[in-house]
Amino acid sequence: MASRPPTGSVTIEDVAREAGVSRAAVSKVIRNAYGVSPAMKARVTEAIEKLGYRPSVSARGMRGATFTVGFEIPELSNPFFPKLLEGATAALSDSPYQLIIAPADPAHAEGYRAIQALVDRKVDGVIAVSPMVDPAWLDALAATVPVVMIGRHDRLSAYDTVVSDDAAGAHLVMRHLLDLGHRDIVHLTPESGLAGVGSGVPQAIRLAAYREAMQEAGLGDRIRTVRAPNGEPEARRVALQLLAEPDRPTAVFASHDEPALGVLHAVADAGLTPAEVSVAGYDDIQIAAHPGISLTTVDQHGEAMGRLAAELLLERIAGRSETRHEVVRPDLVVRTSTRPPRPRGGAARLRAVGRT
Amino acid sequence: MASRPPTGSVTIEDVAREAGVSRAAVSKVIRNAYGVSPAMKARVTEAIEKLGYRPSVSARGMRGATFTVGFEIPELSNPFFPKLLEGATAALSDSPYQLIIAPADPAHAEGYRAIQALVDRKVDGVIAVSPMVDPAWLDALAATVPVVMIGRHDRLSAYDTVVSDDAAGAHLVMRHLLDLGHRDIVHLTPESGLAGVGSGVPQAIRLAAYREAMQEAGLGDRIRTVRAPNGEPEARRVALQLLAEPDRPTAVFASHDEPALGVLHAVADAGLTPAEVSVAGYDDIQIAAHPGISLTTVDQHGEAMGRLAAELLLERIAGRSETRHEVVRPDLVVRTSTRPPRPRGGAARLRAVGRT
DNA sequence: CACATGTTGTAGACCGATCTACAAGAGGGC
DNA sequence: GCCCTCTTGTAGATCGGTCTACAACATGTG
Repeated sequence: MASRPPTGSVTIEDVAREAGVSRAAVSKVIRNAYGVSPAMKARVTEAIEKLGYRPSVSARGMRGATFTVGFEIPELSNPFFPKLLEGATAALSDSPYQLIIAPADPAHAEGYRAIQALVDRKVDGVIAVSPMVDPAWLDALAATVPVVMIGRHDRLSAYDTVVSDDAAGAHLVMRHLLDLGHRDIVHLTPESGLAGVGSGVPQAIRLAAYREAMQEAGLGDRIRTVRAPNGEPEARRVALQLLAEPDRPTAVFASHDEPALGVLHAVADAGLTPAEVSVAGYDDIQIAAHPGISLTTVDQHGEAMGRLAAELLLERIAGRSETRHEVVRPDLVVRTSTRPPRPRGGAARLRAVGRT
Repeated sequence: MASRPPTGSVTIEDVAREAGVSRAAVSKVIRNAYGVSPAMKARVTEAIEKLGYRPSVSARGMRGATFTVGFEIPELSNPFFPKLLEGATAALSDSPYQLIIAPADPAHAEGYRAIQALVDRKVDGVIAVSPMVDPAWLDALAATVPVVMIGRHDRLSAYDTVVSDDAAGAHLVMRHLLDLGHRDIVHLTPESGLAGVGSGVPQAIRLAAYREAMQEAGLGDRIRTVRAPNGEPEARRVALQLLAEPDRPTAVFASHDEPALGVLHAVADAGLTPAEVSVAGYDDIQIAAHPGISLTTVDQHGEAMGRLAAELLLERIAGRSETRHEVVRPDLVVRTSTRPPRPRGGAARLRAVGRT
């Protein structure tokens, strides 16, 4: 159990009185600062224990550090994000820093409010994930407080970044599908393909890699992307329409696992199986390994990314001034949702042949 | 985009100077306090806008409110918890309160550290989920700061509670399984069954309800509980052993969806299907609805619970002093992971008959 | 008109830490 | 023995808000 029921009203003053020293002395002890004799440290520590003293983070924040790291996260329903959080939690667990998470309220502007809320609370550093936050805005922020951004590919920022090599990951998927023999491969993405803040975002990179892989395979004329907003149900709906078309694709590569689950759902809805329509995702969320799902996907090593982000942040807090950009290499995880394409009979087949 | 890149260095003093009023006046305006003329409010608001002023939460915390609500959560990998968070986020989204989440570090004591961290940060109220936190400790805490606990059945606490009617939910599952014709129903639980802090915890209530339902059905001698720590892989391992026994059960009722997924996994591993071994869970996490899983489970209405908890907390912050205990009624969601038991041949069958 | 009442704004103490500047004492070197 | 440096501890300013007490002024009342 915790040391004692939290009283909340013991101040540094009380500790100083109890130990017979000055406030400044107590302050030094709790900050592990220079200039404390072992004897004094012992007396102060004892007084702290005895009184159950806990320093007020608010008061600390007025002058010094809060020993708090803020983690902004765009949504919680997507199981990929908790992976990042777990990595960060682990990296911070034996540091003096406490992690607090601010979820971006979907009802408000993407991420700004949550990040601001963290900064308002004087966190010593910020890890942010929301992909659509303006890099320029983050740059300005990074001048004030250490910032690590996860998942943006910008390399000229003032903030550190941790990204997966999304191009490599998407190419892994495409090579796998092409090797299986697929030619009609549709890419499902939330991405509009327009430039702007969105460029540099993972799904934009994956989209570009998909196009590139198709071109390289001589399938430039079969490039087809379908847009679907995030979320399993949305992807399911869109995929259902797609599968109802006479010349439906033989494989769907979704930019994330969540929509990939939606596609699998739609495949089942349509009375089909991955033997007819292969499905690949991206993220390797835990459920992807379940035999009922068995989704071929790309392991981004989210936990490692979260850990890395936290480590970079601690370095920054400790004083590093050069910007660092870390890239994590993803791995393909082949499961049974991708299989060789099966020749289809009738009109669809003829049309496909005619088009070649 | 957000109003402007965060400067961070504009204080209430600057705003006061800009608007030509006192600090106290600005303070009143930003707190929406009594005694402000419309004219002054306009001038101050304008100055705030112009300078991009944001009040320091640290400074506020030294005397007044921080407009922050803390949410302690035991783990993030279990998708049920994000549901709670989403409900709370929604309930707070048009309040002046910001939600921050403190994850319990699995490496440290269950929940205490995270809750303390929130209190240290002077949150205006705490929502806590970690089931194993000592109620007495929470009671002491509740004397200092408003506390709402989710998922404990204690009714004599000083803190408010929001719980699902776990007994009713478990009975729904059991009635369903019994109606299907199952008699050999094993309950999979992380619960030790010992008294102490653990009593009053959801899985303890569900376990008790399982026992009760078996007794009532005249199956008291077939009561069998199997312990497995939280997590899909652990449950899978335990279930695999269970299924290898000659007189394996015809149905497994897991205390949560995550272990239920593990059981389904094990069923597949063993070359079986839910036609041989039915599986039921509890929580109705999103993936349960997927056709590849199709898990019969109990919808706890996690989002509603999170919303309710936030609402109770806001009431407390607003001044309510009587304790409230809210119970949410769960609903059974029948899917295809539960089916009527199929008669088995040979030894297992005979043994079952002999035992009756 | 004198006086109570209500409204609007201000001055200044206060919250609980950190941080800077400095004093007192202990050793060390010449 | 004297000066210099290093160590240890303290006093007091400071951070940026909120809160209390009160002043100034307008308004209503007998």
